[in-house]
Amino acid sequence: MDDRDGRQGTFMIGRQEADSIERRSGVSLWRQIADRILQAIATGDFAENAALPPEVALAERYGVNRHTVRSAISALVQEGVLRAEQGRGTFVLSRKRLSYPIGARTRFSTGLQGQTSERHIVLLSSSVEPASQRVAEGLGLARAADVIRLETRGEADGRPVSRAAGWFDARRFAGIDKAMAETGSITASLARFGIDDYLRQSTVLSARHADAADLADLDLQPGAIVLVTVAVNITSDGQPIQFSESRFPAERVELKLSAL
Amino acid sequence: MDDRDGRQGTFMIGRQEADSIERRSGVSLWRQIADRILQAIATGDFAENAALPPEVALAERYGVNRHTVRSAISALVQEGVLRAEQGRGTFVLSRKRLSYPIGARTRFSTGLQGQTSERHIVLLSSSVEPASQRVAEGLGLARAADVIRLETRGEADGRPVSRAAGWFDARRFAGIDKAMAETGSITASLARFGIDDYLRQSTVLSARHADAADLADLDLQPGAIVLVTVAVNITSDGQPIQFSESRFPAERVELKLSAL
DNA sequence: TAAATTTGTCTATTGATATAGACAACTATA
DNA sequence: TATAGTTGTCTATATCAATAGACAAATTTA
Repeated sequence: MDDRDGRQGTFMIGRQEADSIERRSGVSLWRQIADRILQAIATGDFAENAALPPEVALAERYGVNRHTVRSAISALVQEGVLRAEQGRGTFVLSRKRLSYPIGARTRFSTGLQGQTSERHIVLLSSSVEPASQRVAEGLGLARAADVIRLETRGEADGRPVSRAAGWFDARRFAGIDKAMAETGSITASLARFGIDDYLRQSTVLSARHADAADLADLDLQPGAIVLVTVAVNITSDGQPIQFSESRFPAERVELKLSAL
Repeated sequence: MDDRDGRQGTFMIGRQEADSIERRSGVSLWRQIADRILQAIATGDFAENAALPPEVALAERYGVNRHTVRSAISALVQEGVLRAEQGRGTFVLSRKRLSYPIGARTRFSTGLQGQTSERHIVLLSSSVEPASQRVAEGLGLARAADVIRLETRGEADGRPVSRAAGWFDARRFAGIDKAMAETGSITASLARFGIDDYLRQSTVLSARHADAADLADLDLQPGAIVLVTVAVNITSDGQPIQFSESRFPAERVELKLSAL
């Protein structure tokens, strides 16, 4: 909790405590405090299985009433991040953020090796639809050409860590939905169409508050933040093969941009 | 507003409107609606200078009272994003998000060319301090070796678009603060130390709610989201020269990951 | 066992958030 | 010049969020 690169040094002169909380902001104090605690856990400031400071101490740190801290804690207990035990204390259940690599050869499973004991992709649904403008542009297709859309969720140790939609040229990749259902892997599915290597051509990254769909898809609580990537994958000779939009829960995932 | 890749198609069956709003979430309805409007502007769903739908229409779309919509709008008027004119309507002032490129040769000014008419970096302060653990690791220095810290803000067309802290080995780069103050450019400052090319070695990306410091530094409203990058720059022969942590306002900036 | 520490529950009060309705003020248009 | 459409202001009411204090219940420590 004390290695945040000198926030308390040169720069804190004449400024409020960095841990302080915004009132009348439209975001309730308990939600802000819950976010701070999540942040502290994600960055390792509160170790896994360790006890949180007692409620009175947290209340003092954030400058709020004990009951307000209790609201924050009870929200996190509800989310399964903390466990409170009467008389003993409140304990951290959840782990640090996963570090999800993004680079020229971004692959789901290989990138998370060593960080989780188990990970897999679930195919939620597939459909054929006319390409929207941005999909058509990304794939270099005519405006309303048919594309196959695969909706997937990535899970690690039983918790959702990504939610993605991928679009493929329907003529070239007819049947990729079945391949995906059978193999559980985009890479393996593309291999069936003779593509044994592909590269990340472009990635655009943004962040926003989770909307209703994100909350349901990623098992988040209202107010959570999602990282959004929009990307195009190409073959080694430059043909675009996949357009994708992925959403990651910011409280559980960070993106590590690796050499391309 | 209708090109969001088929949210309304296959996937909307049995689900609430995607635009719907979460109640009792700890985030007030007006703040959620303000976020949606910002999002819609940033993605181009509401064109610049165009009129927003009238308040009663927005209230119906989001399923809230007209007064709640008015709270959201008045917050955005306060932020300078919208302008309301009695009897006429409410109009969009602000532009789409800047697309900030990140790649092997990430440079501030060159990357934003064409998107803004004016951009520059302001040196806010500099100091010498012992390296924190993560800075020492990033730069390959001993744990408490002296490092120079430069605090900077990037501005485009008068609006803050980034806030960064950069750390440099104090022995090797003594005087880089003066160089930075004179040139207003990291690249030019490093050139004075014989470094005419440098590369991005690693970037780790995350997102979180803005804290009190972010609000002040980036001129944001409470509840805003910041993208955070932690990066190491190296010379072409692999020596680490700069460790940095940058924060970007998610409502004004997206990150474009380019080929390295 | 007694005391100290910590979480859990209850009551009460205040201020912010959200809904509801009515009407004024201003603008554009038929 | 009416009329319709839009933003601005006011009153009233109900619910949520936050503070305050007291004490119960469970656990750990002296």
